[in-house]
Amino acid sequence: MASLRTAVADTVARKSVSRTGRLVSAPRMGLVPAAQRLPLDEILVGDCIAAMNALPAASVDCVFADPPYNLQLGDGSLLRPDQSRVDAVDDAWDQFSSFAAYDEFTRAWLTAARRVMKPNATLWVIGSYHNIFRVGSVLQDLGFWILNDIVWRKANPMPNFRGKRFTNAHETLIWASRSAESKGYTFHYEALKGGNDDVQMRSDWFIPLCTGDERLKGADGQKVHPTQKPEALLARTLLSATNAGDVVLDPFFGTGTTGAVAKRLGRRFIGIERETVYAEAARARIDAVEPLSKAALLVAPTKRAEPRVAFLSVIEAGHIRAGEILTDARGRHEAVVRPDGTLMVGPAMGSIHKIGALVQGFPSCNGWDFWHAKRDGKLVLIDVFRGRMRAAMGSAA
Amino acid sequence: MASLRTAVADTVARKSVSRTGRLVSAPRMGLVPAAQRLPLDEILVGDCIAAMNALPAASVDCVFADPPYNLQLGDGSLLRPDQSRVDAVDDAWDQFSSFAAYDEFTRAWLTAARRVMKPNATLWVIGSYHNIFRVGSVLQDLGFWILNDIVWRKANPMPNFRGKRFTNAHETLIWASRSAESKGYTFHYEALKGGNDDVQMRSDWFIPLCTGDERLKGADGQKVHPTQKPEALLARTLLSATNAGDVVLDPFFGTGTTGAVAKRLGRRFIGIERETVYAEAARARIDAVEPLSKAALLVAPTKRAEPRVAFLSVIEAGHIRAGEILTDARGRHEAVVRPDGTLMVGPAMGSIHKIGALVQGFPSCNGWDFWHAKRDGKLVLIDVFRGRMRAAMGSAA
DNA sequence: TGTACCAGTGAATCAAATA
DNA sequence: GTATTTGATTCACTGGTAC
Repeated sequence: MASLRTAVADTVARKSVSRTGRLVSAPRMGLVPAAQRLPLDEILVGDCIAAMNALPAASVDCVFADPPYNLQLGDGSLLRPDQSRVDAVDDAWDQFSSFAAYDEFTRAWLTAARRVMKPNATLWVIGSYHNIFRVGSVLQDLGFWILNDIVWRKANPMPNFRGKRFTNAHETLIWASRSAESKGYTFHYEALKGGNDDVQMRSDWFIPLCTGDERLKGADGQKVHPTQKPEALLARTLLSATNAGDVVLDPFFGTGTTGAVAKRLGRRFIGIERETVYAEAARARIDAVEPLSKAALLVAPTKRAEPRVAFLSVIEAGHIRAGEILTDARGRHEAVVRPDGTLMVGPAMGSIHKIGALVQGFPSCNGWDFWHAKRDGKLVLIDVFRGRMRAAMGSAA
Repeated sequence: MASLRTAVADTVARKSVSRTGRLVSAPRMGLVPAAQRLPLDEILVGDCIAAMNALPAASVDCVFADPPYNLQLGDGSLLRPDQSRVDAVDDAWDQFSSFAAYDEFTRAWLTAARRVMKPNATLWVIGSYHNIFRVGSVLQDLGFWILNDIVWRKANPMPNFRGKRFTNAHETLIWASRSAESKGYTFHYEALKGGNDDVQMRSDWFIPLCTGDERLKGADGQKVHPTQKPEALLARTLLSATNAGDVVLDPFFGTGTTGAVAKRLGRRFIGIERETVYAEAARARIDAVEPLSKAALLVAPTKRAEPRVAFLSVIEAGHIRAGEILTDARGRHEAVVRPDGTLMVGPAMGSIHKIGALVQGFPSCNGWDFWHAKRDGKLVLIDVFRGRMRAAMGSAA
C-alpha cells in the first residue's frame, strides 16, 4: 500500500521515511535535491512549492490543480430566506492580503509545476471568477499554452439568495500545455466523441456537485473539506488528457479526489497537501478505492436530463416575437409577449405560468400547455416551440 | 435621424459637424474637453480611448464592450476536412505584439470607460480564452467589482477540425460594477426569473450564433464583420442590467449590434468604431430598426419598488382589527394586535418584524411574510392585506 | 413498503431606506 | 458620516421521519 507522507517542513531529516511508512516529509522550500525516485501514489504533507521543487524535473504527465479561490466575502454572514446561515468558505488557507499577493502565490506554484511537467504534459486548473482571471494571466505569462477553457456547469448550484445577481452556476477549468511548442500532448478525441453520441465533446460540461455518499463526512457528520470536487469532473479530465499508467500530480490535494479517480482509472498520482486532516482523510479514501479493470476504462457516456428551456430563449431563437399576442386554445384569453420573456395582460405582468393562472383564476398553471401562437391561421401550442429548442440543443444539455 | 460621426482623428476642427450631419470626428487622444452634451444614438468614428475621454465623466449607465480578442493564429491556414479554408480572424485590428501590449491597451480603454460610467453603471466585456483572462485581471486591478462571469454557450459552434481539442463551444462575458461600493446597480431579477419558468436566471446562457438574415453581408455576399454578435445575446444583457431610456456605450461598436438592440428595446446608445466600413454598415442597420412599443418595455415592479405600506394603515383600513390575534402559519405562535400597529406577546411589544423575530428566536424577521390572520376558518398571510392596500392605492400588478 | 412531508445544504465577493 | 429600522430573498437534490 502506498504511504501518507506527513511532516512539518523543518523535520525532513528525522521524519523522512521509507515507502511503507505513513509519515513522510515534504522538504523545505529552497532545498531542491537532484533527481530522485518519484513518490508514486503517495501523499506528501507540506508546502506544495517546496514539495514540487524536490521532485525531478520533467517527471509527470499531467497536473491537476484546485488552488485557493481567494474569495473575498463581506463582513457579515449571508442568511438564506429561512434565516439559516450559509456555511461560507472562510478558511485561513483561502485568505490573501491583495490581488498582488495572490498573483505572486500563483506565479510561484505554477512555476514549480511547470518544471516537473514533461514536455508534452498538460495542466488543468479550476477556479471561479474570483481567481481564474489571475490564474489564466499568470499561466500565459509563464509560457503555458491554453488549449481550452472548460466550463463546469453545475446541475445543482447554490442559488443567489438576495436576488442581486445571476445564479453563479458554473466554474471554469483551464487546460494548457507546457508551451506553444508542445504539440504531442495526450487527448483522447475519439473516445470522448464515442461517449458523447458520436459528436465532439464540447467545452461546456454538465455535472452535479459532490453530494451524498461521495461527500466525505467526519465523525461529527460535518463535511471534511469545504470544496470537495465531484469524481465525475476529475474522471472526465483524466480520461481526456492522460493514458493508463500516466503520473498525475495534484499540488492542492485536499481530500484526494484526484488520487481516488486516478487509482480507479489506472493512473498513478502524487498528492501534495498542507493540512494533515485532509491528507489523512484522502489516504483512507484512496485505500478503499477498487481500480477498474483495464477493459472497463472507457469514457462513461454522460447522463442527460431533459434540458430546461427558458421561454425567453424561445423568443431569442425567433420562434415567438416580442409584442406578439398569445391566446389559450379557444381564444378566450389574450396576453402580450414582452421582450424579457414575461407576458402582459392589462397591467399584470409575469411568467407564462403566473399569467396563465391569473387569467383562469387558478392557483397555478403550466404555461407551456396553455398558451398558443397563431401560425398559418392555426393555433400552435408554445410547447411545440420548446420541443424544437430542445432538438436544437441536442447533446448540449 | 441620428448621425454617423465619421472622421480621422486629426481633423476635428474641419470635420466636426452638427447633429444632423453624417460625418463627425472623434477628438484626438489627450484632448479632454469639459463636459459637453452626449452624442446620443450616434456613432463616433475614431479611436475609442480618445472618444471616451471626450465624453463627460459619469455620463453613461452601461458599457458593453467586445474588444479585439488578440487571437494568436499559427502561420498556416486551417483547412476543413473537405480542404476548404477556414476564414480566420486575421484582421490588423486584432494583432498585438505581446501580452504586455494587449494588457496596456486593455488598461487604457477600461480606464477611459470607467471614467464615463455613472457610479452605479455596470460594464459588460465579452471574450474568449485568448484574451478574457487578461481583461478580467486588468479590470480587477482597476477597481471594477465582478458581479458575475457569464458563459455564452453557443448552440452551433464551429467544430474543432483537427480533433486536437474540445469543441470551443462558448465565450465568456464579465459583468462588473464600477467598484465594490456600487451597490445600486440595475438588475431586473424578477423579469429574468419570470422569463425563465419562474426560476433564477443562471450564469450559463444558451444562445445561437449570429447567422442567416441577421448576419450583415456586403454586396459581394461576404460577411461585413468577422465577429458579429447575436442580437439575442445583447438583448439579454440590456434587459438584465439597464432600464428603458438608459445610455449604453459601446467602444468597439463594429456593425452595431449593441445599437440595434438598444434602439429596439428603447435604450439610447453611443457607439465608437474605428473602421468606417463597419460604422456605415451599423448606421444603415440601426436606422432600419423599429423600436418596440413602450408598453412592451414596462418593467414589472419588484416588491421593493412598490409603495411602502404601514401596518397601522392596514388596521386603519379595517383589514385587521385591533385586539385580533395573529399567528404564524402553523399556529405555534400567537400575538395580539394593538391599535397603534404594534404586536404584543406576553409582556413584549414591538413591530410585526420585532415580535416575529422574538418568538422565533431569530435576529430578524419580515413580519409581513410571517404573521397570519384567520378569515373564514383559514389562515391568511397579512401580506395579502398589504397587497389589497396597494391595489387600492393604484399600484398595478 | 410506499408516499408525503420536512429539514438540510452547496467555493457567496448577495440590502436599502430612514433617522 | 453612523446607527437603526424595515423587510426582501432559494434550486436541486439528499436523507430522515411520519403516516
